[in-house]
Amino acid sequence: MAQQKKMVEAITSRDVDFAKWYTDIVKKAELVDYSGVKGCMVIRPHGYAIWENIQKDLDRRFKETGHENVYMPMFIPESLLQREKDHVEGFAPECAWVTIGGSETLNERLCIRPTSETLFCEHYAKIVNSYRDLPKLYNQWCSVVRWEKTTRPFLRTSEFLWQEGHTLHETEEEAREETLRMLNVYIDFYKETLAIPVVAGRKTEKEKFAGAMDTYTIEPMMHNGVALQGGTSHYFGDGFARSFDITFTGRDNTLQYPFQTSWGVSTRMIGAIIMVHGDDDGLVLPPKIAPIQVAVIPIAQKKEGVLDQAAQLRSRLLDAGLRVKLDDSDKAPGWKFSQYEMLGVPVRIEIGPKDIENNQCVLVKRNTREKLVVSLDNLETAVADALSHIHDEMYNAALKNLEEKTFTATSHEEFLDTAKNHPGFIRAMWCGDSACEDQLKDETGGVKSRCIPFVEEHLADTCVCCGKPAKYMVCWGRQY
RNA sequence: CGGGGUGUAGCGCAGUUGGUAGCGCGCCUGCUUUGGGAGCAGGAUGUCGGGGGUUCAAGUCCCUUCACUCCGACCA
Repeated sequence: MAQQKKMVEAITSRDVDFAKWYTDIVKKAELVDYSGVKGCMVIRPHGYAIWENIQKDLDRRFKETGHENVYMPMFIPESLLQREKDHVEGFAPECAWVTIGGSETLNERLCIRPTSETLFCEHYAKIVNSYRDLPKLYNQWCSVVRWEKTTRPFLRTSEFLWQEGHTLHETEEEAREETLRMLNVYIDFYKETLAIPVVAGRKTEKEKFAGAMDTYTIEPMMHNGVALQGGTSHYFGDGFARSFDITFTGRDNTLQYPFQTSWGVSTRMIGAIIMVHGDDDGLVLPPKIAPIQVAVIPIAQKKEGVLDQAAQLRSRLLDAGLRVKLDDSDKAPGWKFSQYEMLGVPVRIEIGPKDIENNQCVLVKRNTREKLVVSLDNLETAVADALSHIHDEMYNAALKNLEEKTFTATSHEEFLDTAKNHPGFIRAMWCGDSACEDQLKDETGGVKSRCIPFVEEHLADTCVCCGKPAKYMVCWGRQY
């Protein structure tokens, strides 16, 4: 009874209060701490290690597709930011400014980068002269600052970590290819590394990035049916190039403007991992990015030989290339079980006197809590198999949730009814007029167009809002 | 930026008509324990978010400010 009470108190139930459950996890899984600066968070070792693993995996994918890393300044002079009209209008409301350096008031105030398009453009204008200089395939890992009104750990913070790719191309076709190539890198990464399925598509005019011609997005669905913009890839045309006077001499010896893209994902992904996979016992981490993949818990560890055996298992698993933690602290085993479940560790190995006698250990999967008795002879393969199955099971569970919470509406009435009664995505036809987007958002209290999916279906002939002929199938939903 | 809530020990909280600071967990020491958040004994820990005011006296009343959090509007 007393034990049960403690378990219940540990964390708010996901189905009772999703928002509170989220903040409970973020704190109890030791991912972040709040800082003294509004909207900024301390990313603690367990949270930062997840980010490092994400970086490693993505960075490899970027390099494989030919990109190079660079670093731009964190300050943008106001005049530079203003060179592109739509861009500055989009970001002005959330810029933080530096006006004093040392004791001197600056002649021109400096914006702390909310994104670095302008800096890349300024640099590209200097270094690109000929078609032979193209393409430029640059990426940077950095933090950016956006002065948000309301903040939540990982989902929306004043400062966040991200990567931003910025590329320049000789032709429109090449730039458009790059835009979709990088979106596909994100889609693959979400599936193969984060075990998260996404709806991918193009943003409507109303939802696209400030200054972009086309914005593509991936939209994972959280367990409660709410969407999170999980990553974007933009095609800029030659608009920025014209504003920033980036030119090159083409193959035909004429002066031309290059075509540009940008794409990014941020620490917000960690929020998605929490909200897609987590449960009432805490975090559930995809094995590929878990800072600890295997927790070895000795049972009756003061008994002769137990710790020795546990240490041997640890070093065997380390040798197999896994991230392993042996917890030989004098906490009770039950405490350790709960602790590593809270941290989301995918696999737990229990090793006690009975196991040693039988040349075995107990393997427990975090996602299903399945217990397997494993012969010590097969330790490495058993753990590797478990990790690989866990990844697949997590992906399939998330996919099932996405499918179960995706609805179709063919009439206005049906749309409003679904929006009101069924959290999730709604697939419905749209005429292309942003007035209908506004109306649906007002009527539903926040359901917006997520994207026009790459895979469209002809669900009806008319717009779900105004009844005029439909042009697109749109995926609609609420978002974080 | 609008509406609500919360700030008291590391964490979670109690604190009555104003009267000199408490509980649980955790932490430290020792012994016993160990297959789902161990037990006993002893011990340490406070600018009551900050500033101002009322009062003989303020965690408590008043003013002000800051932070966090939830719900909206804006965004990756």
